[in-house]
Amino acid sequence: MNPEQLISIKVKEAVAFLYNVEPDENLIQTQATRKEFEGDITAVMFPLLKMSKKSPEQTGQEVGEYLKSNCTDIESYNVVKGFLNVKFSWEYWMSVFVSANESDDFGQQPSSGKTVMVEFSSPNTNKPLHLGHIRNNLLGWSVAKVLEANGHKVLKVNLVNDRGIHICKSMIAWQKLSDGETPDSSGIKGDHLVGKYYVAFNNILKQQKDKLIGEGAIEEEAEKNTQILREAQEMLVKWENGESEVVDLWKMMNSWVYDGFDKTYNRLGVSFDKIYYESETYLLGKALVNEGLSRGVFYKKEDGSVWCDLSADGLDEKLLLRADGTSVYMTQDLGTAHQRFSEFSLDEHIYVVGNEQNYHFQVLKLLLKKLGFEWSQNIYHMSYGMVELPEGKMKSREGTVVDADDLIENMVNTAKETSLELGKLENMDIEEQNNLFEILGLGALKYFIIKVDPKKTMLFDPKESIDFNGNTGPFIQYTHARIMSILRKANEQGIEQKLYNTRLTNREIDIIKVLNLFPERIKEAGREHSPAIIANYAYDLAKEFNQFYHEVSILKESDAKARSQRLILIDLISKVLRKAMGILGITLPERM
RNA sequence: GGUUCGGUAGCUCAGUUGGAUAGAGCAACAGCCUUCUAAGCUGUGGGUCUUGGGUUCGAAUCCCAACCGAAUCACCA
Repeated sequence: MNPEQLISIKVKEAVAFLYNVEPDENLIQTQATRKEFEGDITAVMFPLLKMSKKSPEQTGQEVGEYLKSNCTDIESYNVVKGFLNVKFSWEYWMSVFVSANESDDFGQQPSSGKTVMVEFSSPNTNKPLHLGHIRNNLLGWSVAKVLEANGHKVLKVNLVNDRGIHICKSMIAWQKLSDGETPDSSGIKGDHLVGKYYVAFNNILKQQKDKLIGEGAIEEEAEKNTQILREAQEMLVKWENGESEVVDLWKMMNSWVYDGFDKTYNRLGVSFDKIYYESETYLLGKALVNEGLSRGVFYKKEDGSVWCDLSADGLDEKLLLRADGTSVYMTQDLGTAHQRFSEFSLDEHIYVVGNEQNYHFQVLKLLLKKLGFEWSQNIYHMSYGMVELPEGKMKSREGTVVDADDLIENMVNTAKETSLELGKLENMDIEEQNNLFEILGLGALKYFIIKVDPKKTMLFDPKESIDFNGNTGPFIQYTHARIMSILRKANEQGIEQKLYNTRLTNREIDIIKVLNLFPERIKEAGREHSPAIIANYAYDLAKEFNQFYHEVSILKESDAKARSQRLILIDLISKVLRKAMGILGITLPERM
């Protein structure tokens, strides 16, 4: 049993015994004792005063005395103001240690029987991935891992936005300017090549627009009237009609993009159980809208367009079908949600999508509810904040986006430079070294992004991101490498590793307390949908180990039993670090 | 204007169901490598937790109001 739970139960008992009242659950308040006081768990006395009718100090004394004499695990207590600090015996902490050590996958929660779908990434196929996508991918991936650690079955899915006017823009520009350029002929990664033509399109568009404005056109009208945009729109119509010339070009260019994306996903360590394509799902949802129409949930305007009036819910009117009967973004999302809940028995469906779409998801849930789908309440929009740069927001038009591939490359290079400078890798062959640089560079990047609370807007300062000291991924990786180094030496020297139930030092107990928090942190991360909780936990544990490392010697400990036991302890720390960082998609090296 | 989310040290961020003197890292300064990896450890300085009310034994945390910032309120996705 957890120490806090144990104290809660005992305090409740004490109150019933001492004051003859059955206390309400929420009057029993416990917390970890602050470092500056003696003790492990603190019970707050103030809420109990009504029952004890005594001063906080006296109540604390009486309850403390009861605990000490009625619970063998409790060694001592002290009362400061209204706080009863309880100290457990080292034997108690030893039993916590033993049971954590006996678990073959400490922290992992038993199967919940629940299935959760997590949709993330969802890129457009007209340009390469950037820093914003990286945050999305890392959050999606890690929240899926968090849910798995909570015992849920998780389906990771990606909905690729492979159709629409933006794709046609790249296609038109390629037709006009490329001279048949391909990724093979140019040596450019497929997604970057297509992105290049998307940029080219926008340049032409701007030229034509400026020309029209120069000729006296109004700002808003000018863009619509450019020749190149008209061509793109015509192309979209041809695509929807299935004209083979356009469809073939579309398939070819999309395949380039997918090749490029696959490389980036691979390097990020991200994968999916199922990939949906909008070209295959964009017609879904119309039937639902018609059903809503016939049931009077939606209504039709004179021009034939279909709407839902959400003003009673404090929102606006929402368009669901255009006058020409074609669908909009919301229509598809209604359809895909319905499809997924029908296809799989989902207990929860998480959409990892930026906070600019909060309104969209608010409306989506509401519409599904109005259509009578109970499961709409199982939709969760994991809304995350934008990534900003020191100079402000990223804007693709102004070329201030940070490209995902460039960023990863830079991080890996920095890891390489730093590692070579420190020169600890003499005995490692080149292949192994390169593998390590990859692990370190990506570890730094992933940790830097995941440690921030998802819902907050975060600042990405390149200078800070390549700092490998302090609260960073490489710090935790380094801690792990240190532990593994000690364990390696112990094995080489044939030093025994065994739990002897020999007396624990205070520092060791501190570590066990932190280890013991791990399962609770996993549950919390699941409840909050926040991998950041796991990241910060791993940092706390690593820090705790490093202090221990500097304070005591492990291999040179003269007491053989204490030494043997310490090796088990640090082995457990390394396991927990691997588990925690594994949830974040970060690999911990054996050496660095 | 409506809705949603933020505002904590110079900077980047933690801060559990309200609890004790609000914590880390970076940056600055001062120490620690003949001893298990110094990508580490120890110490110093740095705060009207945006502001003003309220709730109570107690508020960074809950409520109300104001201020500042972000996103959104498309027949784009």
